[in-house]
Amino acid sequence: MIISEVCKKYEITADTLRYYEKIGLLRDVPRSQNGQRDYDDLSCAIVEFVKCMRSAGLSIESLTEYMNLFYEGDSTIAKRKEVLIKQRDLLEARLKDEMKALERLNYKIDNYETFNEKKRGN
Amino acid sequence: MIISEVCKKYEITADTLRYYEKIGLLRDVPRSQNGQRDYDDLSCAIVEFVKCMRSAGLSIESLTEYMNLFYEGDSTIAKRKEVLIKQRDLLEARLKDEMKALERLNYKIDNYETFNEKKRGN
DNA sequence: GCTTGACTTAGAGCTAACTCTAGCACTTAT
DNA sequence: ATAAGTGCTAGAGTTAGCTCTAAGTCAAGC
Repeated sequence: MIISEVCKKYEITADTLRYYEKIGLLRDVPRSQNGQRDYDDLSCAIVEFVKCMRSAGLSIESLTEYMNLFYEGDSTIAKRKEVLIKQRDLLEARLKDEMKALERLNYKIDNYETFNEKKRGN
Repeated sequence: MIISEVCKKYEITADTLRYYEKIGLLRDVPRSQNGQRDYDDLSCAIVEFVKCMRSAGLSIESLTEYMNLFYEGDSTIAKRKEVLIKQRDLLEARLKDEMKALERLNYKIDNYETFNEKKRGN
């Protein structure tokens, strides 16, 4: 799969894909004779995973940490799980904050209040 | 309320509070004779609101848009509501992406899979 | 009366995550 | 066989949102 196809499929720019390789988040993308990237199934699976996690706000740093362990081989499975658990916990905490803000936005929208009115759990 | 107290109360740095004023997100913070900030109830309420919305990922830009309308007065209430609705919708969309990622992280954690294994809805 | 510590400003610096530029190669359609 | 389109690299530039620095003022304690 050529880069433009991967871009379309996962809605990600070519610049970003090349950037991910430059920083080592994505490695070993196969090349055709003329030097062009030719993404295989594993590369695509990683791109898709990274896309999903990035769109949930996981940092490049945490994903690189995870992928570094992955590229090291099976001996790192326990450590990888730890990374995932840590990121899951961070994500859950963020979800909590967001849900609080969402409720508050909905309250304000339904029941418009400025900061001047008396509080009823504003 | 002096700046250090506001920092402690809302877990926000003094630099950030001053930055918010610099960019016009927060205005009209009262000063004592010697020129020090002395936050009143309205300033505190705004700080608290901004803190909550920032921790849910709303942009400074959108909050500034909202606050600009607020500082313009009551004639902007309808517009303010529009801003809130737009941000609420963006937040909901983000929550959806995050919940997808959260489920996936939980699946991976409970049922560890690398990218090499056959997919079962990985 | 001097030191310590909290406040002030303007403006520079930092980090994450891209995004763009320049300059070149290769392929494909006309 | 030439122009358009897509790919490549290295490296510079951008944006959001702080965060830090320098240089100064002021109040309180020893």
